[in-house]
Amino acid sequence: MLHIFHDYLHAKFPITEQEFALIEQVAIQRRLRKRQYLLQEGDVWKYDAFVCKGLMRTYRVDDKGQEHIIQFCPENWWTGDRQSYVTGEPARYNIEAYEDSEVILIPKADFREIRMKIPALNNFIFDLLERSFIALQNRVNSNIMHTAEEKYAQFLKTYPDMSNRVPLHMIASFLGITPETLSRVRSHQLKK
Amino acid sequence: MLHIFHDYLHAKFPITEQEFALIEQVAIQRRLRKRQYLLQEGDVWKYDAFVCKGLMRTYRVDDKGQEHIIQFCPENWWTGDRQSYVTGEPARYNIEAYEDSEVILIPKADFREIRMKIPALNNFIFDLLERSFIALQNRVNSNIMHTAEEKYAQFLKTYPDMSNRVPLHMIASFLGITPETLSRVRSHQLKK
DNA sequence: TTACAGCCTTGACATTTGTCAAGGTTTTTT
DNA sequence: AAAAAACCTTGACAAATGTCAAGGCTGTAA
Repeated sequence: MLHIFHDYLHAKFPITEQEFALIEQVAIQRRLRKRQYLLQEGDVWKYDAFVCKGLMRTYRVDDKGQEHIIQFCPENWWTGDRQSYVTGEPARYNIEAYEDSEVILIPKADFREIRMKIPALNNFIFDLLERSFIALQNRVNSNIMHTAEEKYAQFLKTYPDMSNRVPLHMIASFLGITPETLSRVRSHQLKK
Repeated sequence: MLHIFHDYLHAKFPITEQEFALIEQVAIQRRLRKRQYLLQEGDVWKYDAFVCKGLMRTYRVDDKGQEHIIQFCPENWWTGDRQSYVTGEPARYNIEAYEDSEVILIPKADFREIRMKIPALNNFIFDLLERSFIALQNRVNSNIMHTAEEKYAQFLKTYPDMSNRVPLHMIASFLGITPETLSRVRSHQLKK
């Protein structure tokens, strides 16, 4: 599992083997079966998590018991609850494996130390956060200026492979529409 | 104008006068009258911008000519188009002064250099980005799980002073609803 | 195999939100 | 002061989306 992370980092910025060893020392490897949880609402999230394999979903449950998916996280992406991570508050999100997965966890304090020792890593993480920010902003955009149909079309364009990996009702949840509406939007698009 | 930025930074993290002088050397001070633009769609955004005074709005225009407000930025906040900044693409957003404003611009290349020279600044900017990310994520949340009425209630809670500074139709635009819907939501809330 | 659970679709109907048009008020400009 | 523009509200109606219920399909478990 670690070699995937190793290759990923090497592809992203120059990192020596000595530097990678620092990460290796503190990395926690975790295998998750489908439906196992990485984080449950109420717990405090204290890691940086890299998904080597599989697919995680982050969701939240509202007062009516409805699930709302905030993020899909496939292999080679990072996941976690940044709000809980930063503030120390209990998480409002659940993170669950939707496929059998392999995840590397790096405890917050360790990761901070290592980032300070490896400036290139620190810069990379900064870039990553910047890109996540941009992605989120585009999503807000999509939410406030598009109809259900346009949002779905944009989803397909932005995450083309995701549509094969998760059921439609989860895509609906991610988009903030009901499964019925998504179903109708789709049958409408077919007619074109 | 610079002293406001000076005080802001001092309040946020320890910074020496020598360090601040580095920033001062490259800082561009700009005064904007209401309705003047800081950025226009199509231009490339190359600054980090701190608002000392006033209020900026970032918005986008869709195919039908409709404006959609992405961000309000009052004094003591940072603004800009991060997508254009990071990728070098032409901006899709407009940034306009909604009140007479004073803004400090720091060119991207200079800011990067200074951040590398002042680790505490770099860490602070990282924290800031992290918090912006969290705020955006909460907004996505609100968008996908709430009705117009709930979104407005949450807006009032999250940005209590903003409701006194901008007209209602701009709040509607920010929330992704029509002014008429907002008006009805408000009259409905009064009845409670 | 049978039974079951999860998933997707469809129809009928309710609710929410958008659109268009009008009017009144306030603010800004001339 | 007068005129114009911006802003907010309201009504009537249309369109989009949600809710509820039913049914069929598919893959998995017993």
